[in-house]
Parts: sequence; C-alpha cells; structure tokens
Amino acid sequence: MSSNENTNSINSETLSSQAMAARAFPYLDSLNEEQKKAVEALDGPVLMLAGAGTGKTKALIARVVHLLNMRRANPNQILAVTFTNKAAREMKNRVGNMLGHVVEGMPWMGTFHSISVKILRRNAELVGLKTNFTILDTDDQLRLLKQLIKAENIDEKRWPARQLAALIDRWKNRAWLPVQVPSAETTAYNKQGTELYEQYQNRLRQLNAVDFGDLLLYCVEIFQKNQDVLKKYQNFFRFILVDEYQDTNVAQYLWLRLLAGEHKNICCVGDDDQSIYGWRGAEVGNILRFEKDFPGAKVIRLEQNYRSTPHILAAAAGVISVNKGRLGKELWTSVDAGEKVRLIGHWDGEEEARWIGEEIEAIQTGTRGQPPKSLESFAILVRASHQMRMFEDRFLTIGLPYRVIGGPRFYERMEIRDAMAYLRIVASSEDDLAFERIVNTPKRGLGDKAQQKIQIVARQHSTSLVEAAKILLSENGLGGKGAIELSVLLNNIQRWENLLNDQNFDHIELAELILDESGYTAMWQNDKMPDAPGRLENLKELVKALENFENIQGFLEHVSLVMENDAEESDEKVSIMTLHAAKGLEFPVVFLPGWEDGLFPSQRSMDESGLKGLEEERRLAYVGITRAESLCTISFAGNRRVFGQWQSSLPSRFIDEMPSDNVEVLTPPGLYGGGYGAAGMNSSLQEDAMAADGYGSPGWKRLQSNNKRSKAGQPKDNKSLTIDATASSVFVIGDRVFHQKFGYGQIQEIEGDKLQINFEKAGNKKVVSKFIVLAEDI
DNA sequence: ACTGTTCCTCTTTTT
DNA sequence: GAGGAACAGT
Repeated sequence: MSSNENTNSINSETLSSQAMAARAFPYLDSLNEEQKKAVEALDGPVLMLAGAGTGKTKALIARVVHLLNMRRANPNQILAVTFTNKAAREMKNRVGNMLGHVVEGMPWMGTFHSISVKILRRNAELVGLKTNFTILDTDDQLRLLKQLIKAENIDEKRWPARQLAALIDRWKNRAWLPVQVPSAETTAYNKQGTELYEQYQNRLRQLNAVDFGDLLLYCVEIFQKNQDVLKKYQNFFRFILVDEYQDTNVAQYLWLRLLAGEHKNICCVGDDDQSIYGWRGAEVGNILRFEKDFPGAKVIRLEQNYRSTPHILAAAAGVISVNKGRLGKELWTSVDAGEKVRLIGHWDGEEEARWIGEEIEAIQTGTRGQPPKSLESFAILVRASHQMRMFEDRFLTIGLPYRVIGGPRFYERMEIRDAMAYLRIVASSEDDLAFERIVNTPKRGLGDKAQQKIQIVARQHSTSLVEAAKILLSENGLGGKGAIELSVLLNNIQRWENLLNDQNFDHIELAELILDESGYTAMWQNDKMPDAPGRLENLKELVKALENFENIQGFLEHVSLVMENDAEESDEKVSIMTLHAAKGLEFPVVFLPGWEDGLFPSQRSMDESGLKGLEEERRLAYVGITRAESLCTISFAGNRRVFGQWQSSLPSRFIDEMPSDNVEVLTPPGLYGGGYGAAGMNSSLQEDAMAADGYGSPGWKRLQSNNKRSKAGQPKDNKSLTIDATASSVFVIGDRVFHQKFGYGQIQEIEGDKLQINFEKAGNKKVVSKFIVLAEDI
C-alpha cells in the first residue's frame, strides 16, 4: 500500500524531505490553476472567493497538507476554524487521507466554539470563572432569563423571555459586554434590556456557567485585556485558516483579527453570495471588507464549477444577479447543457408533496428513460422546517424511505435533557439549573412550595440549591413525605458523586445506576403514553454514547458543543432538510418546494430586515439552486395551511428572476381538462406555471374570492370560521361537481365536510368539500 | 401536589 | 395544530 511507503519515509527526516522533493506534491496535480494559486500562496493574508461547487474544500485541505509538507508549521501550530462540527470532522479526515496517515495532533482544527472553549478553560480566571465552568444550552438559558424577568416583575406576556434572549444574543454577537452596549440600544426590552443583560451575566458567573455567545465574547475580552495572553496565542498560531468566512459575526471577526495580528498568515475562504446567517449576527461586511482589514491581501477567485449543469448555473446566476453590492463572480462549467431547471405550480401543498413523491419514484425507477437513480441522489430543500411535515406524511403513506436532516435534535429531547441534568448534578453539585430540573422528576412530592423554600434558603446563605436543601432539612423546614424523599435524593447525589470520583468505577455503569436508582427509568417504564418506549430507547442510546468517552465530564462537554445527532445512516433514503442545512451539500436531483411570496422569501425576514432581509433570502435561493448537480425542480402551491388556516399566495418573486431560457415550465399530470387560460406568448414564467395548473380557472377564482370573503367578513374570530359546515351544506347527494385533481364526479355521501364522490375518471374518492365546486357554477 | 382543561402565541433559519 | 402558561378541580 502506498500509505505504508509514506509512513516509512516519514520516519527519517532526510529521507522524507528527499522523497517530498522527488514527488513534487501529487495533491497539487489534481487542482486547477486558481486552486493551485490559493494553495501555494502560503504567506500573508489570502481571501479565497469560492463560488458554489468550485472545490473550495479541496483547496483548503490541500493548503493544510501543503503547509505541513513544506514544513512551514507543526500540525499544532495551525489554527483551522469551521462553523460546524461536521465540517471540522470532514477536514480532519480528508487531511489525514491526503497525507496517507492519521493526523496526530491537529488540536486546533475545530469550530469557533470548540476552540474557544479550549482557550477559555485555560484562562477562565481572567473573566471570573473557574476552569470547570459549564456551558448552558438554550433551554437552560431561557429558564434562567425567565427567573430574572419574574424577579423584576415584568409582564412576561408583553415581554417574552425569548425576545430578551435574542437581544442578548445579538449583543454578544457584536462583542458587546453589558457596559459596552451603546446607549442607542438601551430602550430595548422595556428599557431594561441592558440591566437584565448585566444581571444575567452576573447570575451566570455565580453559577460558574457560560452560554454559547460567551465562549467567543470572553475570549475576545481576554485577548483585549491581557496583552501577554494574546501575544502567546498570536505567536503560537503561525497559520490561520477560516472556512465560510461570510458567516462570521463581529465577535468572531475580532477573535480572528486579534489572533492573526502577529503573523498575519490568515486565509479566509468564503462566498458572499452564500451568506445566509445574517439573522444570527453574521456580517457579510466582514468578507466585503477583507482587503481593507488585511492590507496587501491576495484575492483569489474560484469560478470553475464542478457540480452543476450550465442551465442550473445560469438560473442561479440570474437570481443572484439582482442583489446589489456583491464582490462578483461568474461561475462557469465545461459540462454540456443538460436539463433545464423545471418549474411547476400546484393547487395546494398536499398536491405538491404528492407530485414530488411520484416524481422521485419515477426518476428512481428510471421510468423516464434515464438510468435509475438511488434514493440517496434526491433531496428536498425547504425554507422553513414546518414544510417538512407534509412530505413526511406523504412519504409515509406511499412508503418512500426518507431521512430528515437537522430535525428535532437528539440532545434536545426532554428525556435526554433530564438524564443529562442528573449527570450534571452529580458532576457538579453547584449546577442549580440541573438540580431544578430533576428535584421533582420523577415526582417526589416536592412541588412549587417545597422548591420555593429551597430557593429562599439558598438566597439567604448564598449557596447552591443542593447545599440549601441540606440546610433546610437539618432545620426541619420541610415536613412529611417531601422531607424523606428529598433526603433520599440528596444522599443519592452524594453517593453518586463519590462513585464518579472513584477511578475504578466504570462511568457507563454509573450512568445506568444513576438513571435506575433515581427512579427516572422506572418513571418511563410505568408511563402508558405511546411515546414512552421510544424515550426509553433514547435513554439507552444516551448511555451507549458514553462509550466513546473516558468519563462523564468529557461526555457532558462534548454534548454541550455538539448538539447534532450524527447518526450516519447508510440506508438508501431521500433527504429532507432546510435550505440552511443544505449549504455545503450537493445532490444529483434537488426539489425546491414552497416558492411562494411570504414563505420564500419569508415575510418575516422582509419585515424585520427590509431589503437586507430580501437579499439574504435571495442568497438562500441561490444556495438552493446550486445544490443541484443535474436536475433542479422548483415548485409552488397556490394554497397552503398556515397555523391551521387556509391561505392563498402568489408565486415567489425569485421565480421571475430566472432567465426563461433556462427554465422549463411543466404541466402537472392528472389535471383533467387541463390547460386553462392558455399560456400567452410573452407571459412570465409565473403565469405559465399558473396556467399550467389551472390557475385562473373558475374553481381557482372561486376559491380566491371565498378566501377573501372569509377573511374580510370574519377577521379574527376563529370559532365562527366553521366554513366547513356551511360549505358542505351547499352540496346535496347526487350533485354533479368538479375537483381540480380528479375532474368531474357525482356526490355519493356527505359526512360533515368530507364528501364521498364518484369521479368519472378517477373513481371513488373521499374529498374535503373545500376543493369541490358545483359543476353548474363553472 | 398533581392533573386536566382552556387559551394563548407561535414558525424561519442554529453554533 | 402544538406546546406552554394560567387556571380550576381533585
């Protein structure tokens, strides 16, 4: 094996350098000219502007390998930052593969957050923390904020905790400590925003805890206030590489600029057209400003696309070209034309899901005359996660295997959080949030009143809740059953803690023991709810996950940083995910449903951020289209259920931004008597697609006016909106009716709003009356 | 203290 | 159409 040759040659310095010189860096041979430039420009600041599918990861990895091969740095002197754990893992693996041996000691390859934790643990005392601080997740964070809000007597209805959390998060993303929040912002959150921010930070410090934003914020603070510490890290990191630079926020930008201050060997890779995290504090400005921030920077553009067909690229280019203030790139490919981007309009969301399901089956089995494709080739990319459900429902009924990526996270499940809280309280009895979570789970007769007593004692003695509970018991401040149960719990925690510190006691066994003895497992075993068995399964999985760690503490740290479930299933499945989750991925066949104004671009994003928001949505559209290798299908639905209410909407404005030469408008099958309102010669893509699906037909117009009527007539009252009953009363058994999908038919039975209809072409079906029009009305 | 009820808001996107 | 908070009933 060639990897053996490599490892052998590396044993000797001189031999290896000879071998290196002789081999002339084989990894460079597979790069194009631009990529090669980006890899070989090792010194000074470099901005690699890499469009979608231009092989930027490949270049980035070659660069790391090149640095190592050229002996410009030891593996541990390279700081390589990514946003996701997945990206970091992939980089590690691929660098290892390219080197032909396992990379030992690239400890500084990771996410901003995981690297920050490392730095922060070593310097915690500089910001008033202990090295074993805990990292709170959003749930803990929210509960803490709620406590503070309550203490301030603020009406939580008017000023939701989520809003405060978002505000504080925003401030932290901009690297503002409480004292640094500009006065213009102090009116926020009932004018108490900054005050609560400060309280929150103090409370966190009391708990020896940090939230996600703090990880970066405190690093920046440490660097800014301690020149010696900064110098140490500046000297240490000889080379810095940053992936997805367009997604960095102000705190991350400062973090990088401080660390790069000495050697200035910073290579940032990114694509301003794929900046889609503005809502999370990302500043496109960072990448647009790069040359100013790092004078003398080399800018290298990667523009040859290896992923998509020209039609797909042209459609994407058409959309993104509407945005202003781009750095400008033009993707090109040497591949032949291929299929156009396909556009189709549907009556409603269900129909859309049904059509996509059938389409996938047809392409998969090769019914189209193309070679059959594995289900792994397909992806459905949605704007908002609630859209996924419709596809899940549909695919379940037709038995099409699918996988939801980035769905509900494993570590966010209630039972997992509870179990984790048990582990946390054992690992650190000062973890008040964990204690609050588990005192009365399972039920121990320690309700609000008992918990309040503990809280009061804790405040009086300014101790942790566990300590306070002990004091309360010793003072006999609690009576009856509660007192007994509490003392059992406290004894247990103590005992578990001793076992945790016993090196000879296996940590996996300990975790099982804790869950059993606390009664937590039994709680779910006795639960009759249908989801209880699943939860027990999850608990088992949690315990199994512990196998990969030396001890419970290590596991807890991992979980707080890696909230994703990386179950790498290899089964053949269609992927369903959000557009955000799809960044960086590619699929031969991509479906982009829900292109309707209000949903995509999202109304909220436009309301909150105006033109900036719209442009970010447009970049999201660009990201979506460019995920596709050979077939991209965009669709929209005229009607959709939102909050349980029917709403009609117009096709997305992005649709008309695609050049019509690169788009093919489809007519859905199963549309009897199709082809209403013939497509005009110079009509827009939208009109074509609408006409194709019977928009403008009498039924459509009728539904539109119905919608308007019900909206205008009965604006807010949910209850009086029993359209279904009134609608069904319109029909009588025997009526000849028309349905968009099934055509003409005769009503056989009426049950509430559901009609049993014998369709002339489609046979017997049960349909909701909304979709039915009397034939004589047409 | 616990359980069940109704009413309320809510939906982007996530390290 | 779901999950959370407030309320009422046991």
